[in-house]
Amino acid sequence: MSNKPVKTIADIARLAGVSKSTVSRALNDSPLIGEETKERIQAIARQYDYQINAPARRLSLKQSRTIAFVTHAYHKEFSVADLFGLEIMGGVSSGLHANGYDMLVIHVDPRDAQWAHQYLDTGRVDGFILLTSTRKQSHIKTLLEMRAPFIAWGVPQPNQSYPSVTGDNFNGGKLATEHLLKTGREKIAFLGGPVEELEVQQRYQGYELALKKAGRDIDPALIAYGDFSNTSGAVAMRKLMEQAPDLDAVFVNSDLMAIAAMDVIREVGRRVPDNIAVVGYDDLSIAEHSNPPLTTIRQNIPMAGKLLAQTLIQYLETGVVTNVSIPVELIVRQSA
Amino acid sequence: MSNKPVKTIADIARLAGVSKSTVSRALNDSPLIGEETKERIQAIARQYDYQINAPARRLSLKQSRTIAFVTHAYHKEFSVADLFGLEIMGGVSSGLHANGYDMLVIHVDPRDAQWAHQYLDTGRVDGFILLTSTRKQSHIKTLLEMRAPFIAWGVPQPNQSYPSVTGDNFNGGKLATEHLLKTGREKIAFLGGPVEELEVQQRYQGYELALKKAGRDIDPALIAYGDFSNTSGAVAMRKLMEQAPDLDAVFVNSDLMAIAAMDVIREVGRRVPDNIAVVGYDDLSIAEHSNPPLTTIRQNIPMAGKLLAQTLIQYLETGVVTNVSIPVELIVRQSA
DNA sequence: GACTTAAATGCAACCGGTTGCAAAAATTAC
DNA sequence: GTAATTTTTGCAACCGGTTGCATTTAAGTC
Repeated sequence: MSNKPVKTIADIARLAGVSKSTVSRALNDSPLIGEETKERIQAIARQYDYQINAPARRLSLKQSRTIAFVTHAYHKEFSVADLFGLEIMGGVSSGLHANGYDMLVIHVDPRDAQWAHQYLDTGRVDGFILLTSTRKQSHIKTLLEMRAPFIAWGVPQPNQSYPSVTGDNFNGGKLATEHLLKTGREKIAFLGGPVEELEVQQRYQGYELALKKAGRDIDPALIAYGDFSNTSGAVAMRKLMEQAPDLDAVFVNSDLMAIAAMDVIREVGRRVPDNIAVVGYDDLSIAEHSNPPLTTIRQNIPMAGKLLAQTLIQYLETGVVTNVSIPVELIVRQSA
Repeated sequence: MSNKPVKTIADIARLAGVSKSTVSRALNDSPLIGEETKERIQAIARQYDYQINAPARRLSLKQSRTIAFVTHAYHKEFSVADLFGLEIMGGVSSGLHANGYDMLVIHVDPRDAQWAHQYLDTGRVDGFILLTSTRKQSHIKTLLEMRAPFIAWGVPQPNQSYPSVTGDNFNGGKLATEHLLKTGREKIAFLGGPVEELEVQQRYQGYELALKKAGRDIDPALIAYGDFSNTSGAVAMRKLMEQAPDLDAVFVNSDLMAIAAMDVIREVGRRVPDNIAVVGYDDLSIAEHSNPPLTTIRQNIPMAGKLLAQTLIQYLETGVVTNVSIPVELIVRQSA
C-alpha cells in the first residue's frame, strides 16, 4: 500500500496554508480564487499527484459521473447476438473515460418498468446508453416519460426529442447496392432488419434509389426482413431463395445475418460470390474471418461508441439535444 | 422526475420513529438490532422501495464496491484480438452485478507503472481483474508489489499467491488430442500459445499424455508456438507445414489462431478437415461461424467471467486466496 | 426489591468533498 | 486618510451513509 502524504484536499490546504474551500475552488478553476493562489495550489496538487475522491465528490454534487450501458437480462450472457453491442461498448467506454465518466454495465429486465428509477433516484448513474434491441422503442418511451437523460443508437422517431447517434443508413444502402450493380449483378435482393426500424427503412431507400438510378425495377419478391440476428437471417434467406430462385446478389442488413445467409446459400449447393454475391452491414470483427470474408458496409463502431459518449455528456451538461450521423464506408472483401 | 417520499435512511428513521443509526444497522442486518425492530424497518424500506445512496455508502465505508476490468490503452479500441476478453466481460459484469459490485472498464497504459495507484488510492475501485495479455506477468508483478487486490485469468505462477480462475488446460489438451486420435489422425501437430505461459504448458502435457497413451512418439517438428493472435497463428501454421508436410491434424491453442491456420491451410491448396483436421480452443462465438465451423475446446466463458467476479469478491471480503479451475468440454463441429 | 449484566437504541463524529454567506484584504473613490 | 467597493478567502453546514461509545431498557441474580 502506498502512503502518499497528500490524499485529500485538507492535506493540500495545510501545505498551501489556505482553507479547504479555497483548495476545492482552486482545483475546480473557480473565478473566485486569485490567479496566483490558484496556480500555487494546482502546482502542489500536481506535485503530489493528488487524485480526487470520487465518492465524496459525487455525494456532494449529487451526481455520479457514471453512465449506464444498458443490456438485457433475458440474454443472460453476452453472446454472438450481442457482438455489435460488445464492440461498441469498447468505444463508449473509452469515450466516457476521456471525459471523466465511468461506464456501468447494467442488465435490465424488460418486464420491470421501474428499472431506470432505481439507478437515477439513488444517484448511481446520470444517464443511459441504449443500443439496438427489440425493446429499444419501449425503453425510449419509458425514459422519455420519466424525463431520464439518455442517448440511443439509431435514427430517432421524428416526433421524439432525444440525442442519438446513427450511421448514414441511406448511404449505406446506396453504396452496397451500387457495388453489386457495378459488379454486374442482375437480381439484387434486400434482406433487412425489422421493417419498423427507421434505419432499416433508410437503408431500403438507399437500395431503391441505387436501383432506380440504374434503371431497374423493384421486385417485391426480392425483399425480406429479419431481426438482425443470425437465425433470422437464415430464415429470411431461405424465403428469398424460394421467392426468387434466380437471385444473384443480396444486400443484408447485418453481418450476423449475412454470415448465416451465406451458410444457407452453401447448404443449398450454391456458391458465394460466384452464384450469389453477399454484402453485409456493420463490419464486425468477425466479418473478415467469415467464409468467404465478407464484403460489408463499415459503420465505424469505435467512433460510434465515442460519439455516443460525447453526445450524451454534452446533453447532460448543456441540455443540447443533437442527433449525430456518422459516415459509412464500403469494405470490399470476397463475398461480393 | 419521480418524487419518492423516502430517499434516505433519515426518512425511514422518521417513519419508524427510530434513529438513523438504527435504520442503518437494521438494513445491514446487524445483530445489534432487535428482531422485531429490524423487521419493521426492513418492511418500511421494502414498502417505499428504498435504494441506498451508493456514493454516500462508499464514502463512509471508504470502499467503492467497484472492480476495474483492465484493458490496454495500446489497443485503442476493442478488436477481434480482444474477442476473448470481450466475451468474458459479459460474465464478469453479471457476476459482479449479482454481488452488488460495479464494473469499471479501465484502459491502462503499460508504460505507466503508477496506473493502479490512481484507482486504488482514491477509492475508485477495490480491485482489478486481469486477463490474458502479453503484459499480464508484468502487471501481476506490479500489483503484487503494491499489495493491490486483484484476480487473474490463467494459471498462477507456483511461487506467487493471488486468486485466479483458469480452465482445465491439461484436460483440454488431452480431450482435443484424443478426439484427433479417435478420428484416425496419424501426425497430430501442437500449435501453442506463448511457451512461457503455464496454461500452454499444461495443454501441451495433455497433448503429450494422450499421444503416449496411444503409443505414439512426440515429434518436435510437429510443435510450434504463437501468441494467441490470429496473425501469429498463420505464421506458426506455415512453419508447421514446412517442418512436417505430411501432418494431418493440428491442435491449436486458440480459436483465433485456429481460424487463421485454416485460412493458411486452404491457401496452400489443402482442405479442412479432409487433409488436415483442426481443433481450436476457447469456443468463441465466432467458432461456429468459421469456415468450416470449428471443432474446439469450450472454456465456459460466461461461467469463467462469473467465477472471476465471485472469487475476487470473496478474496476482498475474506482475504481467502482461491485458485479455481473450471471444466472444459469438447465441441465437435466440422473442422475435425 | 436492589444490583449486576446483557441487549437494544441513540448521539455525534466522521468519510472528503462543495458552497452560501460572512469576514478579511486589497482597490478605488473622494 | 477614510469610506465605499470589489476581490479573496475562510467558516461551517451539508450531501447520506457508518460506527465507537454512551445511554436506556430489559432480563437475570441473590
